[in-house]
Amino acid sequence: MTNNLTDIAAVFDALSNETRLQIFRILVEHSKEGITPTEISSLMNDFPRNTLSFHLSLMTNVGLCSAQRQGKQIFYKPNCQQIREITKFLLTDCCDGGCVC
Amino acid sequence: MTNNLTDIAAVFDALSNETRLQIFRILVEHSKEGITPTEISSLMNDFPRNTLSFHLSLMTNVGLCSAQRQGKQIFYKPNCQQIREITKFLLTDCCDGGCVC
DNA sequence: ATTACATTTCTAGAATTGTTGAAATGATGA
DNA sequence: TCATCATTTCAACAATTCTAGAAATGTAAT
Repeated sequence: MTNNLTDIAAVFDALSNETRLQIFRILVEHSKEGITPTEISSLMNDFPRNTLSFHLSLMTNVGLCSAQRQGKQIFYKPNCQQIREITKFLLTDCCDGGCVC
Repeated sequence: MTNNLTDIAAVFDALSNETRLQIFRILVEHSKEGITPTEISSLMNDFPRNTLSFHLSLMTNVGLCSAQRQGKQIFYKPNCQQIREITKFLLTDCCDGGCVC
């Protein structure tokens, strides 16, 4: 019974963790070229790669980023469309709607 | 050791739960007058009030809404400033920044 | 004072999440 | 084929979160 609210909650959940927020920042900073887990790990003080992988796949599952293999490596990029989507959810429900800001 | 990223993660966490997203919607829809837990519960098919209280205080703690007692009742309102704050976080980091949207 | 109503706090159990070592998979070059 | 590097999956445990019954608190009317 997956409705829209469920999906949106999942995206917020992916953003609700400080580690993933760090990853998110790094992804956005490297959105042009994409960035590999190994590079992300380095930038995060050698954060454990299996844990990183766990977070990256969670973020990918909710559509917050996408992965593309290139030889041995996998390049991750943020999915700006999804980011805009949830921004819209917040704005539409709040400041664009009947909300008294 | 509370930094900015911690706070932002907490707000996203408050939005990461379907029940709270439902509450959030109702709050926004009644932002002009405010709304009481009892009313919210009614609108949510008589959702248990103690559980509702738990969610409301969580949301209040992260600054997503505010409460004001008026006699027997407590009126809750969304905090649009906070909503705008996290919207800004998403936009600044993504579509306003170096992100290739 | 007592009653009634609105809301919150306390408590404990069930479910979910985050973490990491170890093993597995995928891709490349020697 | 073998060795190596990049990444993911598996398994198990600790920590956190959600839930709701029961008790407590706050407010007002009688």
